[in-house]
Amino acid sequence: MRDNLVIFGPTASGKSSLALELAKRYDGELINMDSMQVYQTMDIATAKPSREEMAQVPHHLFDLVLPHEDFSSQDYKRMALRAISDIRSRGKNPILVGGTGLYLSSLYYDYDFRNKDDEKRNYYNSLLKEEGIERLQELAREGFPELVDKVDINNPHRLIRLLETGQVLEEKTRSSLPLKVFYLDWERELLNGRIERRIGAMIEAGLLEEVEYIFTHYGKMEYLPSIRGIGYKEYFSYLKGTRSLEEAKERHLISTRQYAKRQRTWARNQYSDLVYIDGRLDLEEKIKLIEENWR
RNA sequence: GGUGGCAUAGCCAAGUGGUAAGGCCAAGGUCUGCAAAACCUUUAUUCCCCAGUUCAAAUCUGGGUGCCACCU
Repeated sequence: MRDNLVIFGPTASGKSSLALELAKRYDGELINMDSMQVYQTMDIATAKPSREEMAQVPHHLFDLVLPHEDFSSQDYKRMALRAISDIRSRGKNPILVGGTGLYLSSLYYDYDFRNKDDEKRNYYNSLLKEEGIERLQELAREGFPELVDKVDINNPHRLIRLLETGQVLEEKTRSSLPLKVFYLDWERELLNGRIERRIGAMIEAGLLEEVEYIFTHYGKMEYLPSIRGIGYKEYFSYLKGTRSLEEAKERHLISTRQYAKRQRTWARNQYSDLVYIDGRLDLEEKIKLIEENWR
């Protein structure tokens, strides 16, 4: 059997429809690799596949939790590995599709995600809130003088991670999971045009109603990852009346462009054996290219 | 037509005589338990134009141009 197929790429690049077509042709089943499409009730802004699309081939790891429930990369890694072996055991081809780089890396590299300590993490988080990052930097310098130079001292997440686990991971090695990663690439201007059109389509599909639902149910819980998803937070100030709809749309557009840029940076620099697929190719040409490179 | 105000990077903007803050945008990058997160780097040889004063002007003076407000 061939490697597990991964369709990666920036937002609005057309990953989902390409993956769906591949699944149909190659007896495949799709596995979500997007950190926001795991949330139930968040459908439009996350560009989740429609009910009709999901009915065409099996879709895994979508709609796993409610927006206020915890879900993180280690949960993803565990569930994705299980889904892959489940699909393969039935003789089907798993196809991972999504744009969350960390989720891909958790499978591509030997991420172990060890030494979690919720108690410490909560403590340091409250310390950060009350006394600022300087206090955490102080503690890190005192507690781990040899390691502190290896972390990004200005980044609260990294700093807390060091304090929590007492270690800094250096070398990352390729995992034993066979993955063939394709990156659906678009020239920046073209992708920006696609993003703009997609946001227009989202609004027509009822984005504002969805945002309002999320806002009324979870709007107070600003710390939730789901609430910070693109296409929600940008409209909250509109709903509160402090920003016009036009401004909210503009912010939505900018956030999405910036996200696409980060995805591109991630892809360029994290995976050495990536195969780029030019987004301008038509569907048959894309599939042909994948076929040729898929061992 | 008169009077007043304002002209600083793609946008917003600080700076009133000593050698161009900051924010946004943009570009490049980092990444092992929130990742659609968080963080880092870069970005005005020059302040609307011309002339003058001064050792020194974005800052002062005169003229011009443009925009805004009020008056007629």
